[in-house]
Amino acid sequence: MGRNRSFEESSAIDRAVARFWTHGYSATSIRDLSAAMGISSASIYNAFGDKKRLFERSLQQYLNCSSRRRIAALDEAEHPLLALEEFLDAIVEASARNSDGCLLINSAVELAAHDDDIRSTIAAGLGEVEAALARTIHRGQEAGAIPSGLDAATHARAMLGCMIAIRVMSRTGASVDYLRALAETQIEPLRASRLETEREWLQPAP
Amino acid sequence: MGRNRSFEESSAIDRAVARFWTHGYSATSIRDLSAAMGISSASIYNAFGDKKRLFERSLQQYLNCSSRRRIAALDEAEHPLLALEEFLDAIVEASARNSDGCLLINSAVELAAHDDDIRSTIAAGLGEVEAALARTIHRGQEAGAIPSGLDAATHARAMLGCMIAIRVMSRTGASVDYLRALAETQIEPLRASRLETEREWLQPAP
DNA sequence: TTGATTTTGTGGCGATCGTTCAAAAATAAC
DNA sequence: GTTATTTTTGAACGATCGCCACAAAATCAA
Repeated sequence: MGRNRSFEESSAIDRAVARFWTHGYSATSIRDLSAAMGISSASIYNAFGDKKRLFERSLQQYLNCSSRRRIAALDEAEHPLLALEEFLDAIVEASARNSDGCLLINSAVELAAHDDDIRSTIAAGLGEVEAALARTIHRGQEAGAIPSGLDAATHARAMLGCMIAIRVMSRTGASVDYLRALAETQIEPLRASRLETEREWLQPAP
Repeated sequence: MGRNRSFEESSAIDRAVARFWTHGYSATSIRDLSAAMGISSASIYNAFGDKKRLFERSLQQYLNCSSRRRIAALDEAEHPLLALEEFLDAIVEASARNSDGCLLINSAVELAAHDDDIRSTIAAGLGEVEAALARTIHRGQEAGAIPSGLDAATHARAMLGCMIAIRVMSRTGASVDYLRALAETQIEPLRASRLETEREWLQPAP
């Protein structure tokens, strides 16, 4: 009973995500959102509460669609090392298409220091990615594709850091070659080379 | 001839830097700046032009005081490897004191995509740091403290990336241990170990 | 001291901010 | 068709935004 929604909630939030993503929270007004989402500001308030609540919904949508899709790709991949390479490659190529960076990272820089709710959401989101990276590295080690001598947690942390660096440098206008080099430097030690097996053979020596 | 300034320009900008640093550009109003700098908004406009010009001055001041001081520490250090360790340590400890991050990086995320002037300033500032890191790595290689086999430019880029990651993760509330681990992972391959020399000895073999 | 010049505080400009409200439009249950 | 309920629209609300005009206060050359 009552009038039906003239918009689909999920796709309206998608448009809000796009706007927050490119312009950030403070530089996006309700009127901007109204124009981007194609609905009046009153409808926004009726459907989503206020600006901050809409932003939190947008963050959740970003996590579910962008972030967790990459996590699923890692977990479902048959070849862990290849999946890790593709993980960073995908981020480099996304950064090549536009310089919007990552909504989680942009929001971390802009808001996390002043809003505990948003900070914990972002920390959890990045934590999920790091955990997935660690799982994938571990799988690669079990499969023999990644040197078993290195610490999975350490390299997962470093890879997350590399992702952050790529996203931020992309915002400064860094070239695709630059970003690709950042990724390659991070991936390289994960590749089990002939040299690596020799290193492991040497390791036990005092 | 004419009335004298009641404030010191440089220290007034220092206070503007602090405000922009913690709250960003958009979330800092002229009235905020007026309160933080201890001068009226009319004096701000008289002395600095408008908000954007004041921000650019603040960025320059940050570069001259914060960024270039770390560069000087790298270039003047007697022991390059130690200087690189201290470079990342200093950033970790600064991030432990507060979660403000780095003004260059915060501004890159918030503004660089929408303002060419600011983007080029930030890109140049980060470029200076990366170049100093590369110089220092190279010096360390000449001194025999850093393995000569690795590429200085590659590791300088990665270290800059690590700095970015530390600054961003600090904003999400990451622990000091976490940040220290990020730094350690980046420094470790620069240390010439017994193992390293053996690796170099093995390298020429096909 | 006088006059020229600069800075300062006050107050307010028009615009935009996040938000809300009354009325109109639309729908489901009766 | 009526009623109850929900969403939509359009116009505003008070607050704050970046910015500036104005005049008083302060300074120094002449």
